[in-house]
Amino acid sequence: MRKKPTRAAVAKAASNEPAPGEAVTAPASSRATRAAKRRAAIVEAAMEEFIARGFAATRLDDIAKRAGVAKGTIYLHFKDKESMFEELVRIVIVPVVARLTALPPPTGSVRDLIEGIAGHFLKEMIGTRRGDLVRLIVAEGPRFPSVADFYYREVVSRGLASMRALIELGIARGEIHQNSLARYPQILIAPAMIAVIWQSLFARHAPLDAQDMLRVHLDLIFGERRTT
Amino acid sequence: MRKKPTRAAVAKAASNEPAPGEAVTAPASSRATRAAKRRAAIVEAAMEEFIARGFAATRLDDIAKRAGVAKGTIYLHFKDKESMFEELVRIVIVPVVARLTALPPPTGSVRDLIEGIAGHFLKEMIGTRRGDLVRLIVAEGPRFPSVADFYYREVVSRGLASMRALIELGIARGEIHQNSLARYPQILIAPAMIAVIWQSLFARHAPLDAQDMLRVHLDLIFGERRTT
Amino acid sequence: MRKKPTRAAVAKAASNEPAPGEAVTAPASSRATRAAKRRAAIVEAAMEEFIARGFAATRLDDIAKRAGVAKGTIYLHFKDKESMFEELVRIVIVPVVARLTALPPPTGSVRDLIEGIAGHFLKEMIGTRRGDLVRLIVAEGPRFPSVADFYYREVVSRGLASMRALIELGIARGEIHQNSLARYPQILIAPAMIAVIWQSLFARHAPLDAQDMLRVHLDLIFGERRTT
Amino acid sequence: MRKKPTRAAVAKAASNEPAPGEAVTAPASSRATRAAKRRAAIVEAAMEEFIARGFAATRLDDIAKRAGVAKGTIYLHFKDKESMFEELVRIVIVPVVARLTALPPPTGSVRDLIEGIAGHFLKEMIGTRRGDLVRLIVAEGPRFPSVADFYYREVVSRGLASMRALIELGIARGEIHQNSLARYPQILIAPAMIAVIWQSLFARHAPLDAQDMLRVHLDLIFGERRTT
DNA sequence: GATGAATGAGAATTCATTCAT
DNA sequence: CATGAATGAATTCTCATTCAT
Repeated sequence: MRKKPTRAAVAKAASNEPAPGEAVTAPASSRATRAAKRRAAIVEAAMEEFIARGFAATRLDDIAKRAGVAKGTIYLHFKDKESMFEELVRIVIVPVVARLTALPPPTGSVRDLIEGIAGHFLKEMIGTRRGDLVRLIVAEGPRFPSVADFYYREVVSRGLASMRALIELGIARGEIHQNSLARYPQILIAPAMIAVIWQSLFARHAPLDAQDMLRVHLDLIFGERRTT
Repeated sequence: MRKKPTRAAVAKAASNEPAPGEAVTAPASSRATRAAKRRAAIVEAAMEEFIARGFAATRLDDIAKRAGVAKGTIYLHFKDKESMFEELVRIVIVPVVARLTALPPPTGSVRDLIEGIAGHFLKEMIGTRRGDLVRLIVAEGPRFPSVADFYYREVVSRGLASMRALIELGIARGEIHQNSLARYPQILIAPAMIAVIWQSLFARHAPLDAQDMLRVHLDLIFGERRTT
Repeated sequence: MRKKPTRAAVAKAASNEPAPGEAVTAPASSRATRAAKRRAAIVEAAMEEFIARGFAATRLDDIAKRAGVAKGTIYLHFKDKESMFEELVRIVIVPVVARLTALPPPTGSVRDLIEGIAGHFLKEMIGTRRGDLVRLIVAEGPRFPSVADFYYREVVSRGLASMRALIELGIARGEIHQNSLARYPQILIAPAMIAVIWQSLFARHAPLDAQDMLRVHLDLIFGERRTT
Repeated sequence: MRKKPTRAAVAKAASNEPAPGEAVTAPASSRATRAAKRRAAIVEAAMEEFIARGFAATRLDDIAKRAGVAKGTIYLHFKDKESMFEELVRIVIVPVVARLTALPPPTGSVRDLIEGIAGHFLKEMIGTRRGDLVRLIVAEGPRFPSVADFYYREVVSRGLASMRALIELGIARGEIHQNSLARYPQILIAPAMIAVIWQSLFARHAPLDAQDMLRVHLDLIFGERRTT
C-alpha cells in the first residue's frame, strides 16, 4: 500500500545518531527533521507541478527549483519520476482517507448530515489543490493503473460505502423514499464531482454555485425543504 | 539520396486495387480523395494515441505509424502537435454537436424523452472513443484553454440549454415538481458524466450499470415508475 | 535507464592523472576549472566547425564530438545554436579588440609604425583561424545583424579610428602628402582585407605574397623607399 | 567549364517542334520559350534566395514559390540543390565576364579609363544583386571549390589581367610612377571590393561614398588632380 | 547527505528529393 | 512537361538520470 520507503529514507531513520562527544545543539531532530522537511517540500512542489502540467509535461528541474533543492536530491527520496508520482498521490490522499474514515457524529437528520459532509467536501475541493488532484487522477489514471487502483480502493470505495450507509440510514428513518438509491451512491456524489471538474475547466465561462446546486440536488433526494 | 518504397506506400498500392468485379468507374481514388483518406487516418490514429497516452506522452512517430503514413505527412495536414490536438478535438466533436442540435422528436412524456436521449448518449459514450474523448478533454483542458473553450461553447453550453428546455417542459407538464432543478441542468447530466469517467478508470474494479443508474436517477426526478 | 561511461568521460578520467613525478598540489582541476575548460573546448570546436561549414551547415553534433562533450553539454553553456554563434564571435573577437586598443609605441616613422602593425596583423590573419573568422563574419553578417553590429562597433570602427589617427600623424609629419586619405582609412586597410579573403578562396590557384603587396601599397602612400 | 546542360535542357532544345498541322499561333517559340522563361525565373528566384539566406539556409520551396513554379519543376532544370547553386553562379557571372572582356575603348588618359571602368563597376555593384553575389561567393566559396575555381578563372584572373594591362599602360605613358604596382593589380581593385562588402554589412552604421573613396585611391596612384 | 554538471536517448520538426497523376 | 503530395533522413533541442565532488 505504501511503497518501499526508499533506501535513503530508511538509512536516514536508522543511522545518523550524532557522533559521540559531538555537540548536539539542535535537539534530536536536526538531520532527520531537515530531511523530512525537504521531502515534504518536494512532495508539495511536485504536487503543484503535476497538477499544473500533468505527469509527462512536468520537469523534475522545476520541481526541484520550486522545492528549493537540487535535482539530485529528489532521487534521494524517490526512485524515479513515475514512482514519485505514484507515491505522491498516496501521500496526499492519505489525510483525505483519514477524514473519510473519521465519519460523522450521527446527530440530527440524515439530510443535515449529508449536507454538512458534502458542503465541507465542496468547500475543501472547489478551487483547491485537492480538487485539482481529482482531475489529475482522472487525467493520468489510465496511464497509472496503480494510482487509479489506489484511489479506488482508498477513497472511492470507502467514500461510496459511507454514502451507501447514510442512504440506508435515510431510508430506514423514512427521510429517503427511493430504496433503489442505495444501489447507486454515486448519484449522491455526482453533482459534487461535476462541480469540481467544472471549476477547473469552465469556471471562467460560467461560474457554478456548487453549494446551491448541492442543495437543489439534495432537495431532489429528500424532498424540498419547507422554508418555514 | 533518399527514398525507398516504404511499407506504407506498398500497402496503399496493394489495397487500392478495386476488388475484382467491382465497377472501376471512378479511377480508384482521386488525388483529393486519397488526401482526405490520409487525413482521416491521421485523425483517427491521433485520437487513439492521444486518448491512450495524453497529449504530452503521445509521439508523432506512433501516430504516423498507426495511420500508415510517414512522419512528415502529418505536417502536411497540421501545423504542429499542439494545433493537431486542438483541431482534432474540433473534428471529432463536430458530429456530436450536430446530433445535439438535431434534438428531440417531441413525442410522449418528458421522462421518456430524456430517458431516450440519455440512454442513447450513454450507449454512445460508455466504452467508446467518444467517452474517452471526454476524459481527454477533462485531462488536457487546463493546458489547452482553446480546447476547453471550444468544448464549452459547442457541446456543454448547448447540451445544458437543451436539458434546461426539457426540464422546463417537464415542469410545465407537471412531470417534474421541483422548479429549482431548471437552475442546474448539470444535475440531470451528472450521473451520465460520472458513468463515463467511471468506465475508463474503475470499470475493472467495479463495473457500473450506467443505464440502470440513469433510471434510478430519473426516478429521483420524475418519481418512481409504477412497475405495473 | 540511461548512461554508459562514454568515450569522452573515460578519456577525461584518463588524461587527468597528473603525470608521474608532477606536483599534485592543486587537486587536479576543480569543478569550475573543468567547466571552463569544457566551455573553451566547445568554443574552439564550434569556431572550427562554423568556419569550415558556415552557420547553417554546421551540426551541433559535430561540435560536440570535436569538443569531446555530449550534445546536451553545449546547452549548458549556450542557449541555442544562434546565440552560440553570436557569443562565439564575441568571445573570439575580444582579444583582438584588446590588441587594437593597446596601440603602438609611437617610435620611429609613421610608415614603419604602420608597416609594423599591418605586418603583424597579416601574420596573425593569413592562413589562421582569425582570418577565416573575418570571412565568416562577411558570410553570415547579413543573417546575424547583431554579429555585424558587434564587429563593426568593436573592431571596424576602432580599427579605422586608429588608422585615421596614424594617417593624420603621417600628414602632420609630412610623410603623407595626400590629405584626403584621412577621409578613407579603409584604403589603408583594403589590401590587407583583400589578402585575407584571397587566402581562403584563391590561395591554391595563385598564392599571394601579402607582405610584399602591403609594402607596395605603402609605397603608394608614403612614396617608394630608396633601397639605398 | 559549363556543366552538363541537364537532360531536360537538352531535350527542350532538341525536340518540341510543334506537331505538323497544329496551329502555330504563338510563333515558333511557344514551348521552348516558355521553358526558357521558366528556367530564367528559377535562376532569378534562386539567386535572390541564395543571396538573402546563403546556400544551406535556402529552401527549394521558397525558390519555387518565388519563381512561380512547382517544386518538382526545379528538378527538370537542375540535378539537385548543389549543382543548381553551381550552375547559377556560372549563369549569373557569364554576362559579367562578357563585359570584362569587351574592355576598353582606349581613349583619353589611363586614369580616366580606369576611373570610368571602376566607376561603372561600382555603380553596378553597390547595393545591387551583383554586389551581393560577390559576398555570396566569399561566403560559400570554401564549401564550393568549383564555384571559387570558376569565379577565379572567369572573373578574377581576367579582371586582374585587364587591370595589369592598364597599369602597364599607365606606367608606359608615365601616368603611373610606381612600377611595382603592376605586380599587384589587386591593390587597384581592393577599395572597390571593400566598398562592396561594406555596403552589405555596415551601410546602416556608416554609409560609405564609394565613388569618392575611389577617387582618393586613384589620386594615390596617379597623383592628386589639379582642380584647375 | 546534497549538489548540479554532464550525459545521451528521445521527440518534434524541417526539407531535399521522388514519383504518381 | 508540370505538379505537389509524400517520404524519411537529418537536425535541433529537452530532460530524466547519474555520479564526482
